[in-house]
Amino acid sequence: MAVKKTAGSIRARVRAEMIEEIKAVARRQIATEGAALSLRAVSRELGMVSSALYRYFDNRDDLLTALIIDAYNALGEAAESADAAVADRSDLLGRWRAVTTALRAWSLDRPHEYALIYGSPVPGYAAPEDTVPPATRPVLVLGAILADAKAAGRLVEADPDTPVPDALRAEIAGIADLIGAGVDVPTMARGLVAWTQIFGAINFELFGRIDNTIDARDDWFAYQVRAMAEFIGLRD
Amino acid sequence: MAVKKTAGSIRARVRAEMIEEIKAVARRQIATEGAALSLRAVSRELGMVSSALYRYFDNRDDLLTALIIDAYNALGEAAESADAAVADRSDLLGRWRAVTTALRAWSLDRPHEYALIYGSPVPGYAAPEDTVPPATRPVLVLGAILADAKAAGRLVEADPDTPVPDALRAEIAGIADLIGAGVDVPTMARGLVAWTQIFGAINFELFGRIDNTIDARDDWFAYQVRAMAEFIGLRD
DNA sequence: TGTACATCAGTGAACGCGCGTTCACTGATGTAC
DNA sequence: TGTACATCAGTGAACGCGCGTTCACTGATGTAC
Repeated sequence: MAVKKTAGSIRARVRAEMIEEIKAVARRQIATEGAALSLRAVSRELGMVSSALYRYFDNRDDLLTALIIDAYNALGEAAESADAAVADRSDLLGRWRAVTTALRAWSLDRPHEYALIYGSPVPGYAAPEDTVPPATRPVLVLGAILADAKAAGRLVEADPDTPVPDALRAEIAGIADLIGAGVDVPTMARGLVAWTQIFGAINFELFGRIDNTIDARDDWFAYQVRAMAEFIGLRD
Repeated sequence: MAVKKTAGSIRARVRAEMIEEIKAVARRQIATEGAALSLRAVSRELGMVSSALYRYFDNRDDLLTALIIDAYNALGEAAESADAAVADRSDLLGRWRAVTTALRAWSLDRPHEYALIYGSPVPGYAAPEDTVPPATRPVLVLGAILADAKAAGRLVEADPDTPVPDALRAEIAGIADLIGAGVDVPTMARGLVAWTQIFGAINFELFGRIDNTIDARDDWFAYQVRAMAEFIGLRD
């Protein structure tokens, strides 16, 4: 749907390259213009006529969707490889730090791609279902860390008398199953709270909420990461 | 600058009303169209010619700025009056809950106004300095609660061995002074972490990150509010 | 192996649209004497 | 109190612009026999 298919072999390869080039240009334009992606501007930069893009994408939203899926995948991969790069798999705090730091680094590097997936919804654009699997990719890494930490007994027992209404409890249990953590509800809930905090921190930094207020940004982010590790109950 | 001034009295009143009407229409359009505010669309809905708007605002950005300032003020007022409505001033947890709940309610009610101030930056728009004071208004309420909690001894002592680098420490102390809390650095830091989490939660909910995942949204938000109160060390 | 035909990428013109902003203007409303 | 003048709100035409999308077309590249 997003990308038209071709049978041939050489042609197919050229076509695939062209698609990548279009997306690369579009990405770069989004970096300077924000989400207001213009097909004409993209085609202009590619030195072709605007209608030629319709050989590759059905319409503007289709190109946007492709960019969004790519962004999710890139972010997910950044998180995954940051996690994988921690040699000592039992260093759960180190993994948490590595993953969250990678999320932030990726986002600071490509603020507009970040905005595309975690910013305000683009008016008139509705994300199709193809975006769902890539979108869950980053959070799977969180799930893995939580599960390993739980299994290794590296999580302090969560306060058992924090009330969790039944409906919410069921949904959180569902998330625990889905992202493969399989951890208990209080742990999963705390993990999600922490995850939300981390993205809140990235949001604030990227969207200017701490401009002229906090300049020691690396330190501030590190502080928040550590605070959330503590909140989850992650022990050294 | 944002709004042209007039000396007269009756005329001035009519003018002020007109300005309010323009902003009201613009707000309503933002609610359906997103940040892509169109002067022509606003003027059309008002039944006047587009150039007439230039009697009231220098240009499009000027109108946007006015909307942004109004939004900050409205959100700030919502937070302030939610806090003030808690009769028992020593019920710090209750005040925290009231304020955060008010922030969320306001945002859910006006998602596009929320996006205007806490969402992705509008491409090509740079917020002028007039927006700074209104923007700090909501966070002042947090400062007041923290200060009162600290003074009443209702905060558990923060872990003293969490490292806070000097530069960051100084900036956080500066924030504590600025928002009138005057609390110690670890407390202020935790307060900001919690504040960031709350806005992260509102962001996630508003921008669709928990769609098809968590339906028990009131409960989930309440859980997060409670979790952050615990994190700050707010005791009943 | 060579030829006829189908597929495909890219062209160029056109459609219909909406936008922000400027400018000279007309009347109505206020102000000063 | 009445008149002359200045201020102001709103008009209507125009500027120059960019946009997404459609459509009939031209060549070049691949495929089937």
